[in-house]
Amino acid sequence: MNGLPSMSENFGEWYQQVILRAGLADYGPVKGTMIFKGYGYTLWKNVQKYLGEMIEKDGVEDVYFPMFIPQSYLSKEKEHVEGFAPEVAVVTHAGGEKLEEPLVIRPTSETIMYKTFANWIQSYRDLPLKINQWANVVRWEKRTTLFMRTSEFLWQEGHTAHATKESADADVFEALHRYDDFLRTYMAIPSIKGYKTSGEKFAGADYTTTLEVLLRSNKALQIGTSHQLGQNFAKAFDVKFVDENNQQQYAWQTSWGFSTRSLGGMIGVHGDDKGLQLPPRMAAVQIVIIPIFKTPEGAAKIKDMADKLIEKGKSVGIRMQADWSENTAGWKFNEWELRGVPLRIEIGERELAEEKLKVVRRVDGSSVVLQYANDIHKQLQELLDESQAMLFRRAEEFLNEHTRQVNSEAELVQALDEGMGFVVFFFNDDKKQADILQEKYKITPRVIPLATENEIGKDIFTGKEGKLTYFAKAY
RNA sequence: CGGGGAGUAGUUCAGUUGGCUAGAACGCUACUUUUGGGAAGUAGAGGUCGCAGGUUCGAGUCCUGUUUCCCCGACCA
Repeated sequence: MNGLPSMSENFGEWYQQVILRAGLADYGPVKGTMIFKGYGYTLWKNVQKYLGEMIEKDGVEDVYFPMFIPQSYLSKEKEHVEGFAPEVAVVTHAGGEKLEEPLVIRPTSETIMYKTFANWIQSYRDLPLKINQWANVVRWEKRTTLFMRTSEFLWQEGHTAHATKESADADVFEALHRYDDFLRTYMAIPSIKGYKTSGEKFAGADYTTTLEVLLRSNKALQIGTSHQLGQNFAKAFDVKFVDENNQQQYAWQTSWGFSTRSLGGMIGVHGDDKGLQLPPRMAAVQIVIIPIFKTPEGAAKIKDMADKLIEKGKSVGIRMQADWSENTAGWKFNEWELRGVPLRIEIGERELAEEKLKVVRRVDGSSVVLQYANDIHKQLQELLDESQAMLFRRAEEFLNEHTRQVNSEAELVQALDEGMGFVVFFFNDDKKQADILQEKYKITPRVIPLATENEIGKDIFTGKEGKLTYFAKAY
């Protein structure tokens, strides 16, 4: 074995070690900070590329706002400041002097952006306004985990302003579905889309939507969120416009974000005891070539073949590399499995002689032998696509097998005992009852799915009207 | 932020009641033999013992502070 802790027995240890050993990241010197190494940062670059393309295609313009926010800005929206005050980092000194007004390092950019929106927006003709920025934000978390919760993290935050509530609502769901599309298509992650309960919504929002994912630790992780901010911020920051009837109106606003936490989700959803498992569309290296040779002449021939494959791969958009390190073949097999590369090609004397390639899938360890031919890359691409689909299917099965609807507290207890991750029941969105459930079973309300939004049933505790709500332990 | 554990070579760790020049394994470097599931030999390099202060003739070891990581809890996008 590779010396990794077992994922099923000790997820926390496994998670940390797989990240460090696969070379995704290191710890930074300041509490809760992390260093993205090349192998890990490439994953984020792929998020920026693919999700970025989707956002731009929907007519959202990329911008960049400063990271320093005057403290007074943050205080303007009451719920917002109460929500974020405990976790902001504040700059009090700069240039060797104490600052007149302390500067908050952005925990999110609503306040600084909307102060500016007030100037940008005058007429209904200026709406809708849709912007996005890729940035780092800082939230001083008490308990941190690589990728999933770090003091400083990277994300994109989209912000839009609209003339009507309906237009803003539509944008909230457009963003949510875009995230879902990205998660499915690129990260091979199935999620539960829906609303946050009132106790879990964004500070300052009318309502918050979310995508909840189930990790293999059986804990839920929120990946991506989209908020209807109503006119709350517009009123606080005076974002007003004149409508068609020459009436002053407050704008309706939304914000939505997707962060490096998603990479933690990807690791936690697809990994196994052998290590990481990267979906082909996200992987920095999609195919690794392991040469196996006995003589320098053999090595040279294999190198010719490998170079050609890699070169051609580059031209058709398959990310390949060969491992010519002096480690033994067995060592390399284990190493690249730990690093999560979707496909491995073994080229030895046998393959050379028969003009074949042995291709091994990371997803299930199975192998196929391909005849070396002109359309070899097409076949490789098909294998990559297959792996991508298989990962999604596997994750979906896991999600289904670990989700159960219950109709009483006894059933709930039983479901948790039997290893369910999500327990689903009619719930009245009562804060007190949620607190009791957290106290007794460590579960919190994660999401009210869009899919069953209109089903009304009796809350299994109070008998009041409630909606189907997913509960789970949160990561 | 509360409770617990830890920080000594790149990594994992040993280091006894304070005592001589701080150790091992793996990894790393060079050479040789190897390469189809984590190879072997020989030689070598590598340490301000997390950081700061204190006690002492003498501190990896004792004391104080501080910082980082892990686990549990509280808080939370």
